[in-house]
Amino acid sequence: MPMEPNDLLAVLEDRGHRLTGPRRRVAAAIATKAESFTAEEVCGELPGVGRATVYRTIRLLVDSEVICKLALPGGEPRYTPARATYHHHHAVCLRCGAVEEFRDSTVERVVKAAGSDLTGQIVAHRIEFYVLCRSCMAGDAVEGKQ
Amino acid sequence: MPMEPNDLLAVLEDRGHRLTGPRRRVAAAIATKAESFTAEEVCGELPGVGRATVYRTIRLLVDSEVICKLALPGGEPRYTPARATYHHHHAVCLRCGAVEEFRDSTVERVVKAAGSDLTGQIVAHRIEFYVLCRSCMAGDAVEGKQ
DNA sequence: TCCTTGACGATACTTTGTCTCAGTAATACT
DNA sequence: AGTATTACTGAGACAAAGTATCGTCAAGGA
Repeated sequence: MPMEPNDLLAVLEDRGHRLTGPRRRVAAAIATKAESFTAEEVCGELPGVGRATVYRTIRLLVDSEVICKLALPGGEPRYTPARATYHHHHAVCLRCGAVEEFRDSTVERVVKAAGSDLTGQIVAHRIEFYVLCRSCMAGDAVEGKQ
Repeated sequence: MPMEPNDLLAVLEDRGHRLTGPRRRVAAAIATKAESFTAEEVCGELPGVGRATVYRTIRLLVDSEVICKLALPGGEPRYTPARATYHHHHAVCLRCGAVEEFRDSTVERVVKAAGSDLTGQIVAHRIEFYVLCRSCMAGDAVEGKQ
């Protein structure tokens, strides 16, 4: 269930950025992504739009928290549309890149609890789960373990 | 309280790697680091050792889990000696780079709890806290908020 | 419509590594 | 100890993911 390009553009406009042709095209490209994507993928799909513009627009969208930047263990950064507007975390399938958002109230409680054990004050945190999603597990079962 | 270079070297030897001069020097440089450091810092301190060798040695040490790679929000990767040999997480001071290791059994329980809510199977996770450490907070208090 | 200023594309540069390759040296073997 | 193997090394090219620069252009308010 892809998101609307207008959702992305509205956020940019709200933050006082101009709605330009290239930004509309980047937003449209991102909006088609059901799951995670890389910046270079978007560049590849929009040959008429400069690389710098694609990266600039992605950065604006990350700053606006409409898309999230994921840090996979392999090091490759991927982006994913944020379906939830509230604080949340991600479970990323290491095989297919599917992203599941989650928010567990217990997690946040634990963050607070762990914080009280630490010296210093927590200003941010990152929690990411790396998973093998259901359909990838099913695929493995069919073709046998490699 | 810096660690012993020999601790690092012993791990390499245990894993069947050779104890070479450059590796000893990289281990010695890392061992002096009380807190986190970057790969380029090590390169700068060891002009006689090739950059590739520094990175190769760091990678070996990360693979051996004697040092840990941190992913700060800014994107800059830092490394930190692992004081604990068991599974743990890190709280990194965003100002001075001080690293505090922590392991809260509650955290691990939550990981399991969150996992049961997710479709798919968790294969790994990353939990990092970004903090302002006590001495940096004290420094701020003295010089006033900027 | 005009004007200001943010945004654009092209391209050079930066950061953080990794790869290649010929030469070197740490271990194993005898 | 001497030799053989082969992992390791340094230099430098290459790669991925961005960022900075700069002259040009156009979005959107007056």
